[in-house]
Amino acid sequence: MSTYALDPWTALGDPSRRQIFERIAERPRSVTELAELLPISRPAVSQHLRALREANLVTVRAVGTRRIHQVNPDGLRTLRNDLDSYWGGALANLKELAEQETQP
Amino acid sequence: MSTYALDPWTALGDPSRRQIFERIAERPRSVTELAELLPISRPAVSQHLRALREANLVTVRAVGTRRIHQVNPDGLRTLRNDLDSYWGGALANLKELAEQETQP
DNA sequence: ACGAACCGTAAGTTACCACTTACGGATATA
DNA sequence: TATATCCGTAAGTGGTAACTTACGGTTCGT
Repeated sequence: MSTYALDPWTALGDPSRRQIFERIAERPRSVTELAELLPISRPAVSQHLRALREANLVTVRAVGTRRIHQVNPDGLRTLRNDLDSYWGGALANLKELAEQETQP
Repeated sequence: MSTYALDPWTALGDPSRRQIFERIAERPRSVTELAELLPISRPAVSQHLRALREANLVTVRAVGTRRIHQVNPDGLRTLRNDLDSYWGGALANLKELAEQETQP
């Protein structure tokens, strides 16, 4: 276990990290492959992958000298739960607004 | 329409902004009320609210001298769509992994 | 009309973090 | 064994953005 787990929202808050994550979501990819797709260096990708790993958004498996990264459902579950609670507030607002309009 | 719309992922990437958004999701609140709930100054809250507005995550309505902010479903829809596409990749990974295990 | 409450923006500072280069370890290939 | 590929981390730097204080505008109450 890592000493400090990063928040998945904060992790995906960075544009480069979001690009990396989107590529991984398409299919599992190696570090070098990701670096070739992005306008940043390979070490930068490595550092971003570490953040995504600490946020439980990706997992790794070693295949030869390459490290294949793929999406981890754990972090996605956290995001979905948070998002659902946000939706609760949004719907409550719309409901209240509708009631005010129908009965002023 | 604003000249430049901020990405909702980037907007919620900031911890303070996420706290503000969570409070608004509970119920619509004024700027001063939000500032009292957070460890930052009122102008800071104002700046964060602007970012959330540009990301289509909140809307405002003036009530007297106060500006009441509430959740905007538009930004939430974007987040949900992105999240769903991420889930697609995650499920595909799990499926492929299961197939490899059952038929090596 | 006057003070108070509520708020947005401008300006300036500081801390952080995204990025680079440099280096070394691990594994496959010849 | 030697070489190449793939990768992580350390160290250092620059830019940015999150915050503060200061100021001025708008609306409500008296």
